[in-house]
Amino acid sequence: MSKRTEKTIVDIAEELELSVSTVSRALHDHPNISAKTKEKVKKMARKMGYRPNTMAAGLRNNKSKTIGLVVPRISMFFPATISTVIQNKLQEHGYNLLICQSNDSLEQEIALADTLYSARVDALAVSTTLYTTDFSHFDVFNENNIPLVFFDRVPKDYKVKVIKGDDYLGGLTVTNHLIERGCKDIVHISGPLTCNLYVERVAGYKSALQQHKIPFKKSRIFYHELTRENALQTCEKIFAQQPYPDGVFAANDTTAITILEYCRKIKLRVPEDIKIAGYSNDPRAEIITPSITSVDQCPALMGEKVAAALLELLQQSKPVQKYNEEIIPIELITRASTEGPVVKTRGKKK
Amino acid sequence: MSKRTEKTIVDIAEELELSVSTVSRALHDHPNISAKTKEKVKKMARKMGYRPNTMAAGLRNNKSKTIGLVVPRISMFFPATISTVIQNKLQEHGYNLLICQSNDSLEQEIALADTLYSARVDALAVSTTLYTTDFSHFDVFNENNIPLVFFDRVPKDYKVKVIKGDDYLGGLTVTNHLIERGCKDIVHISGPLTCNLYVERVAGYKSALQQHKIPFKKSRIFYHELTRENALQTCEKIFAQQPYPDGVFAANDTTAITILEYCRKIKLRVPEDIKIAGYSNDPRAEIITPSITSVDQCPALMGEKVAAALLELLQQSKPVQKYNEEIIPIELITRASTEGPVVKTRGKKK
DNA sequence: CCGAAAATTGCAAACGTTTGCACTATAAAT
DNA sequence: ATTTATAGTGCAAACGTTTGCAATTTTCGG
Repeated sequence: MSKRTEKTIVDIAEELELSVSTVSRALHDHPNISAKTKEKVKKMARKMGYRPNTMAAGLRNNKSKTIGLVVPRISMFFPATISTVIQNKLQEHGYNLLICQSNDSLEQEIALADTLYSARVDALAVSTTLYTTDFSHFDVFNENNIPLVFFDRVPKDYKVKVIKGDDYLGGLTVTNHLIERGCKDIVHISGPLTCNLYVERVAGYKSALQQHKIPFKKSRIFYHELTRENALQTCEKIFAQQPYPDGVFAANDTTAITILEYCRKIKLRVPEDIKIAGYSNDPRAEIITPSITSVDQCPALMGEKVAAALLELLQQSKPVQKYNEEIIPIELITRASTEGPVVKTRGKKK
Repeated sequence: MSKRTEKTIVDIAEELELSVSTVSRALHDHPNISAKTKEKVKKMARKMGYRPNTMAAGLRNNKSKTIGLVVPRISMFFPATISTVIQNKLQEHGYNLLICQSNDSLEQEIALADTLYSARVDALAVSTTLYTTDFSHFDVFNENNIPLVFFDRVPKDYKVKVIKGDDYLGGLTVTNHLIERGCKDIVHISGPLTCNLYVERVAGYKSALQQHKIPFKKSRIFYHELTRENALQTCEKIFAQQPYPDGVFAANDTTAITILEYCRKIKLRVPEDIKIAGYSNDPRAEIITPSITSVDQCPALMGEKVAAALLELLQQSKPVQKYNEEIIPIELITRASTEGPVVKTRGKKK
């Protein structure tokens, strides 16, 4: 009812005729406080409906018990899964998580870095925008020894802890798989090369072609944001003229699904006429008919690693933060969309 | 390098030989400060790398510019979509969002309410656990006039702002649809009745049966958490003996998908032998073959409404908060899994 | 050039905690 | 009983802002 209804430790102290410091210590189980006093204080705190004020404590301690997380979008499968894991893990350790999304806008990402620093997050985990190539908006965290961890979409040449998937190996494995299944003309649909993921997947794709002496053709690779709309446009281009490719490696599953549907529409049989593989192992890839071969990136494991890295960096109060890179393994999940004859590769057989 | 590297407005004031209050006001574009001073202060702030400390401001103002969000899981389609929208909307208005997940554990939900109150969130949005029937852990928000909005999974008899889908209508519509398509023996797989969603969907299901003079059989309805594992167990029961049902209304799409796959396995044809409908319009429902009829709950719209409600309640500084309920419409999305002859219903035809 | 109004700026308290240090009471040792 | 160690408690400053009010400066009409 009344205005000043919030109880503070000062109120408890007055009520109990103790000092504020004693109350504070009692509530925190400080060893110097007698058991009786602790009991008394805690009981009174409960009775008065006392609630600690994190902001006041944070100001005093210079730590907020809050960690920031910046991802492109929280509703996409991969970041959502990772966020879930991180959130649960940190929650267990008494940290709150400020989850923010950049919507793949560099401008928003910069603003978020600013806001999260102002909130004095104790640490920050980031998966960048597709278009982030300059990382100076994160400098302030490094300068102030605030643990900073990048994952999945990570910087090049930026001294910071990095946890990423093995995208080169992923690209290589998928492409090799398609080749082994008999594909000789493989289209690759990639995201923009401003993002490390796609640079590496493309590199893997090219390596695989080279290993099998298949010439790389510039016309067989496409770069754009991997949305359904863009994928459709690319389909129009790919299937505008013969010969059609006999394999498609899409750098995400939304794209792979779109291609599959397009093929169905133009009466191309998958996998008989054309084989399709995606990336990220979105739940939809498993469920569509035919199910789509994809690359599992172990999002849960990545989330664990990110959380662990954050917690570890938070431990070591001193700024020992070493620059290092952790690679999360990938696993090829082969499904119906790439079934077909396994063709012997020259020399080494599978 | 050095320890005390954080710049504060005190530092700026000293550097400029101004008072702290002037600096504070200048940075906030207070009208009483001259244009020259503002310029000078802002330039110096930039130069010194000053970053406001939200915690200090929050302590003084008694507002954190942070809003709490509690959902069962952030990686599930429906809450993820809603969270995305809420987050973006609030971000636009300068609020941070503390996203937390209860993992459908009442215990965790209680702990989160506590933590978020301690963080002095300016408002709170909640979609409860499946098992939350007592809401007293949220009392403290009401008592202190902190805007509190429940959505989707909402309380009964708790004086608070509520935004929910029309689950009764949803249940009714789906069941009517199945009946119109010729089903006469419809199984309903529901979540636990501790959650409003399922109470209402069941009520809708029963109403539809009644309207069509189809007897309700207790043995044709199942209650459990709607996971894949549980769905499989239920399938075992349903198809343990003849006669098989000719329609299934599952209260979520994960369950519907599981049933569909089970039917496929035991060579039941969908929709010829049995029709299946789900709920929530998960992206997988559209993509599976046959595609599954489901109920679109307009998550984006719900997110908008929640964000709008929060912002509105934050406006009115006075505790005028009226208890009211907003209903988000639903839309039946009919797909292949329920195709078949439309049977005339007695009297009113579609 | 004077005085009053208007425009700027400064003072100091407050927000709720935590914590180093000093202090008092109690227990143990002589 | 006196000293010494130990356990328990209190004082007061500090964290970085914001803001009501007072104080100062500027502007300007006359």
